[in-house]
Amino acid sequence: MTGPIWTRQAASKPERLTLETVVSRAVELADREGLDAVSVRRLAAELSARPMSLYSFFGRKDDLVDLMVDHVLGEMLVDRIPGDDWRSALKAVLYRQIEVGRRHRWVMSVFGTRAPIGPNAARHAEQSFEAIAGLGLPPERATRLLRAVDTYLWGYVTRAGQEAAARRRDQLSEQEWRESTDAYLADLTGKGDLPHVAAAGRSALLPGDDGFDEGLDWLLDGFERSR
Amino acid sequence: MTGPIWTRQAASKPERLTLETVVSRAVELADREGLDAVSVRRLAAELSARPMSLYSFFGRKDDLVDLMVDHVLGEMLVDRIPGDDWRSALKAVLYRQIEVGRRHRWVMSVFGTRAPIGPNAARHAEQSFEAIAGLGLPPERATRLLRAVDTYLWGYVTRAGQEAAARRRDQLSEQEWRESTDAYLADLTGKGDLPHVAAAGRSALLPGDDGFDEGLDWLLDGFERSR
DNA sequence: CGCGAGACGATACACCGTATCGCGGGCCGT
DNA sequence: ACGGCCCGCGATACGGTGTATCGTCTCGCG
Repeated sequence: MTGPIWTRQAASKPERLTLETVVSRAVELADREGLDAVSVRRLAAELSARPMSLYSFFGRKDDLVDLMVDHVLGEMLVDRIPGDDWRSALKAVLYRQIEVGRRHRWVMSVFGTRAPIGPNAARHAEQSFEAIAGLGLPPERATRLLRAVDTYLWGYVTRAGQEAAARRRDQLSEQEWRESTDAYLADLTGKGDLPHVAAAGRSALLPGDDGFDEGLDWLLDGFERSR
Repeated sequence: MTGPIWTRQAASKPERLTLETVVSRAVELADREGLDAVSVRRLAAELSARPMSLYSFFGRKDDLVDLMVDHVLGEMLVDRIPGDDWRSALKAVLYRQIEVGRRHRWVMSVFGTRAPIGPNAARHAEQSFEAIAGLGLPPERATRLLRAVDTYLWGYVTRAGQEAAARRRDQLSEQEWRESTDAYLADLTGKGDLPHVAAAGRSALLPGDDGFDEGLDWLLDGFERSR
């Protein structure tokens, strides 16, 4: 508390921390270096704050992760639901979900360990209901449809991210990863058992990025036929 | 190295550690107290071994988790695939998968972060192909069917486990959890936006355990119709 | 102007994964 | 049969983690 005012002011100007900024910086950090990089100390340093100060925003580290997940679910909200047929409306919501999921792969690693019931999770659910409102289903049936679609979608996002996550973990280039897994799979199927897997190739074990639409259409067709 | 032989023998009888026992004890521990409880030190203590000794079985802790996952996938193998129609054969495989998944909920929390391509993952994939062999599909098409089914199944297991995982994390009884979430959801939908979510109730956000078969049947019906 | 309460954050603790390296036992050469 | 080397095991140590505790400092009020 010494020296001319402006000096003090400049030094103490770090602009009062907000929950919003804490969470979004945490999300950025997780995107950039993985969820493991998000430690209380590290995040505090990134925000020029003291570690324990962050605990005024959340009770335990794990709660921060809940907040981060809801933040991502917030990004999954669409601005406008197209007014065409219910299928393309629903797909607009789903594609947005996938696109955002791809940008925040770490979400998949914690999605199984917590219930996503935050405000943005609810808003996002609301949008899904809106998308299929044109079908005029009773709420109970609409719920069952969306549940199945949601199940399929999260399975897809999770499975699709596995390969990239594994590659990142082992710090392999795409080519290195492919070569090493190809060699391994060749070895695995070499003994002659596993004939179907051998015939199907690597995509039997590693789903990859394709095929979302095909399965979704089967699901929706099946639903429609069941009416 | 002193005293009568039998004494020495009895004292040094801890029966040479095996990879198999290390992994299955780790799985037990994770089942019992959650994946976080599986630390190298803790596991070593459980096995009356020294922490660093375990590193002769795996290069890094994370590899142990891979082994644990493959161990669980091994449990998912069925003894016999029923020879009836392809649908019930496939369902036999899937039900087993769900049942085992329910017993090892921690798997979902790491499923997104690694590629399940271990030997048991391959064997399990092989069984899935066998189950639908009766359809006589070309490998490429069989792969796409199984990919969609697998996607749906993993999404289901993950989503279904969320509620239990969250409850466990907060150490709430089933009733306490239900009461607190009900109160929260009532508050959330009280403002009047989110009308669909309000109408659908808690199952709009928390899928719960039901509805696997319904969605699966839609998926399979849709596939069948696409032939 | 003095004091009490409250929040803030420095410190400390128990635990984590694992790199390092000293020691001891087993094996090989003579 | 014995000496010496080498290699592998595991104790120790390091740099991290989450967070409980509690002293200190600030601000608002009487």
